[in-house]
Amino acid sequence: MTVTIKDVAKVANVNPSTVSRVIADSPRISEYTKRKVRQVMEELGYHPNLNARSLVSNNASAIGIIMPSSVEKAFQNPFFANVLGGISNLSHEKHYSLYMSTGATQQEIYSEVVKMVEGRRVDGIILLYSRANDPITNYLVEKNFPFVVIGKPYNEEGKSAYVDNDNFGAAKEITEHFIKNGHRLIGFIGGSPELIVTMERLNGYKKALENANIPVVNEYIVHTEFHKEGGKGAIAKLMSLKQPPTALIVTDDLIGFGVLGTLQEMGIKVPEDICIFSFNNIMLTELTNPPLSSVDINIDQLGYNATDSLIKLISNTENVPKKQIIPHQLIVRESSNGKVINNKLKINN
Amino acid sequence: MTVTIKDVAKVANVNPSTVSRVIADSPRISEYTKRKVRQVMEELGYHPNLNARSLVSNNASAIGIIMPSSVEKAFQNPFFANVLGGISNLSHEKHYSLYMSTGATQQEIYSEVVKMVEGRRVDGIILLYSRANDPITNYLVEKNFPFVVIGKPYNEEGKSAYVDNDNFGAAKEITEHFIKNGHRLIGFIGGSPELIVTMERLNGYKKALENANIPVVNEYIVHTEFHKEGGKGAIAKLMSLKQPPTALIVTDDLIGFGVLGTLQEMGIKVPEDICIFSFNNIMLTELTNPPLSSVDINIDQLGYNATDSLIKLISNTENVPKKQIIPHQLIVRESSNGKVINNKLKINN
DNA sequence: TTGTAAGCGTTATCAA
DNA sequence: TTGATAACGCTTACAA
Repeated sequence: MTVTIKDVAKVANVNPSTVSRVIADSPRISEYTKRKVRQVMEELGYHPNLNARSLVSNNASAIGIIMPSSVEKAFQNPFFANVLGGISNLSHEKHYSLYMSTGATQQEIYSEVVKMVEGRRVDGIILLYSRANDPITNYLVEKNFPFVVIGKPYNEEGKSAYVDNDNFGAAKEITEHFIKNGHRLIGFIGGSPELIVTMERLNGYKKALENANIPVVNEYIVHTEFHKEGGKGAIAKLMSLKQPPTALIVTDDLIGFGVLGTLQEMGIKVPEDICIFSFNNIMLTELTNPPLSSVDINIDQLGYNATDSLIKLISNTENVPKKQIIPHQLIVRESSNGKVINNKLKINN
Repeated sequence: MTVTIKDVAKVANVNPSTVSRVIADSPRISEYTKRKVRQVMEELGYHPNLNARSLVSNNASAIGIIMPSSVEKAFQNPFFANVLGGISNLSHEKHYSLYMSTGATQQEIYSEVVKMVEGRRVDGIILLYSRANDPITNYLVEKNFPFVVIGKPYNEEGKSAYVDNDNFGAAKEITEHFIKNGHRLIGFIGGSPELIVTMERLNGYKKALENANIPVVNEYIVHTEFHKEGGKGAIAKLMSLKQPPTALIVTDDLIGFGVLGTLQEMGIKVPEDICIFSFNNIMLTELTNPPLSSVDINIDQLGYNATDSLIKLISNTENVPKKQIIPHQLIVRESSNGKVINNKLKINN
């Protein structure tokens, strides 16, 4: 039924090992033999059994992608799809397959990783999250198994290579952008404060305020989730302060959408009454009304570079930088298009 | 270095085959031996080599996921991430791993599929698209390899199992919903007319109009892409007709967002001036202003059921229905919240 | 209930 | 430049 290397060998009148060498395009095989063998392979419709190959060569030509444990949420956020796109691009080019984790809980995912690694199903792993004191990270480090983290690992001085943005810098730039436009009442709406990325952006925001001698007001800092429900109350509270902010930094476009919706419901106009700037620049930011200013963090580049590093790590050929920072760009759209002049918010013509 | 079945056998003082049987939890091994062997496995940190296992047992415990060739676009649309979520859920439960295609062109993906299949890397395949005269589908059918299509295959009478929605019915229901609310000027904005799903929804829309003796107006039918740019002109043209529609059916939430944005730019209010109903009910539909009415097509259920069918197909144990229709629900939100009375559009209190 | 041994389809080492 | 053969780690008849 199945055509094996032996069948090809028999028909081509050579030894199986010769066929194997032809497949590997070994330079020590004559062009004549190569042509002959290849023709037979074609005729018989031969395709290598990858499991047999992996068994003996001890490599799988596959990369394991580990999703965060809150899969439900993860699959909602275009971020993951985008980063997958970047990973996909390079791994295809480099002839690596993609193996995805499917577990829902940390525990499940942990066993999956062990199974992938010990079962020799993958040659390396990309972690699509970074969590404090993560058993998976620890396991990988201890095993000395090639892996790359997207986002900053909790233990920065740790052994793991990672690819990230300058989140501190980006948030600082946005804040400075607002300050330059005269804003002094600037709020910060972030996702879970347990995420490192949230904290870094918060710190960048604070730093910019400090530099400009603007006091950091605790009431101006809000943490909420992607979903509308959670955020609504917090935004309402924020906007009903005696001095509501004239500008808002939001750490994720999805949260940004929620904020936009809530504000419109409250009859607060963007950017006439308040300016907004968020992060990620997913496609949908162009489609909102008004279009949402957002930091383009080059999501697929994160995936692409992580893959690049991982493959280098696997082949152990080049030195891989422990840390890679992907550049970002502020994409200014209508939602942040206002200046504060004499304590009044004015729209740029 | 690596702990194999032989090492375990040696330490446990049994034959390798016994260890193998313990792993398979064979009923013909004494509880005593099982306990003993398991303890040794634990002690030595044994994990089976999946490649060796796949080689001999000729199955991979893995499912191949094939993305549409226009990956870029695919990764933009939350639909794919959601369906992946559904697939992920069940395959994890059933102990199948996920293998993803990475190719960008049809040609590339075709070779990937062949490699997966002939290379014995996967036991079955889920196609996340359906295209007319698709070489991959043909290959799979000819090979008699287990696979399931999400969406309706072009060749309906073909041999392939598929999981789909009743797109005709859903579009018809929306149209009837509008008609019931007094609308008679109803437009249709669809994605690429080459997609079967677009055509089915278009037909449902037409059927409902017919049933209500409302003429189908060609100017009311527009095809556009996800991105805003393309659609803008078409929408503008549509709305500047002598008799612009009072209601719009849009075949995808992403297009819906674009339409919403364009209309707001044009100063046309939703639902005061026009009602909108779209498809997919992705999370973001709740976050727009106004919230977008949308048909919940149970995306993850599509993935879940496809996986279910595929696994049954693989194990060849149960009869698998060639066709599975996942139920849908109209989720009515503010964007469609208007009635036409005496030729005037009125908002429901 | 357990052991023996063959074989899955490759690659790689050693000879020739 | 090619052939013979062992080995990769596991499963599964067949024996015992």
